[in-house]
Amino acid sequence: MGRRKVEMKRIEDKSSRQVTFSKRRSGLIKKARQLSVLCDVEIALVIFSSGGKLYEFSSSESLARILERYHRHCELESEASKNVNEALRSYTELLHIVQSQLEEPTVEQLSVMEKQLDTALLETRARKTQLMMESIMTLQEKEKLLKAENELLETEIAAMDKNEDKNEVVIGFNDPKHLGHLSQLQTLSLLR
Amino acid sequence: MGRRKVEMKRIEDKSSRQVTFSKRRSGLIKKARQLSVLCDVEIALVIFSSGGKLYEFSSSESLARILERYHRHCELESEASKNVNEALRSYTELLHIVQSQLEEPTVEQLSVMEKQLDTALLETRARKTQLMMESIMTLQEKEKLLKAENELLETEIAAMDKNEDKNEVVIGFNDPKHLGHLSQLQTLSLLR
DNA sequence: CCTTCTATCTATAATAT
DNA sequence: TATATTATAGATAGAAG
Repeated sequence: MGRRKVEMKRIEDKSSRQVTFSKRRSGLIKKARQLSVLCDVEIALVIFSSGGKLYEFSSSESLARILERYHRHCELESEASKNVNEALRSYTELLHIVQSQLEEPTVEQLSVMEKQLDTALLETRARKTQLMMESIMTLQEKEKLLKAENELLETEIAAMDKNEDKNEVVIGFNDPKHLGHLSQLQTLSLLR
Repeated sequence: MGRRKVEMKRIEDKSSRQVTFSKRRSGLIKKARQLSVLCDVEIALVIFSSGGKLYEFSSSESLARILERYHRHCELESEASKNVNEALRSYTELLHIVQSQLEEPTVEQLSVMEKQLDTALLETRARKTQLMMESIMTLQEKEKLLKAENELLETEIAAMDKNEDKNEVVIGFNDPKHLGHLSQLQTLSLLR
């Protein structure tokens, strides 16, 4: 998108590399912002220049929050794939055993295999359920904490509002010269 | 860059929002890759679709490494701001000492005190607000993840139920007695 | 949901200031 | 080094399959 096509490899000339970095960096961040707005998605973008300077963009107020979410996501994924892999492994092992030992599987052997598979399945499901339950418990706990915190804050705010009048009276009473400053003090006490 | 200019706001039509997300997402990742190659810089890009699906790009082999670097960077920054805060604190202490030694505070001293109180109050409130916001965001986050996980589970279960019949036929062919167990067996083999 | 096709819009390389 | 200009490469919206 310039006067000529550009090869996709490191720009050797330091100066023009710097210029390109500056231009394309802002372009990239702009694009990221557009995507997050247009499609209502969360985006985190981190860029380290070769000089070690940090440039960042995040769709929400906190990049760290998105990165946390990323970590959580990865953990869940690896957890899930671990379960699947285990189930697959035992299934495969069982099949090998059965196939190597049998010309024709007997009813009993099939039955054993079924039981084992059944167990594996139940375990997998239990693990998933557990993960979900843990999430839910955490969620509920946080909700409680949040409510408590809210109440506390409201109480505090109410208390602050009540105390405004006293301060105004006390200072204004002793020295009328302070009136000019009182407005600041009052404003202060009004800041929620 | 299309048939017409697009307003920079959330695309309301779900279908076209999805299409745009798909197109622009790949465009953004492509741009990120180009920037990292052309200018030899480290880039980490994380995108969460509204459905909770993760898309990512990183210039180096490990996104986690870049994020670690990011965290280190932030820690250094917060270290610096900590120093500033400490300086502020000692300044405040000094003021307290001075004020406690004076019989009658001067207008100027009161004024300074007011400002400091103001700052302290604002900081405290901002901190509380921040804490609340963080809690809320986390809560919402978990809700999203939970929903996504639920959907996944439901999909899996639905798929499991669907596929039962096939296996029943195969195994049931040899021994009809096993029908009762087959449903579980098949469910297992469906585990990804 | 993916591709392909283009008309159009956007980003930017080269250049100048 | 930053900003502005301009020609061109590149991205993509909309439509169709």
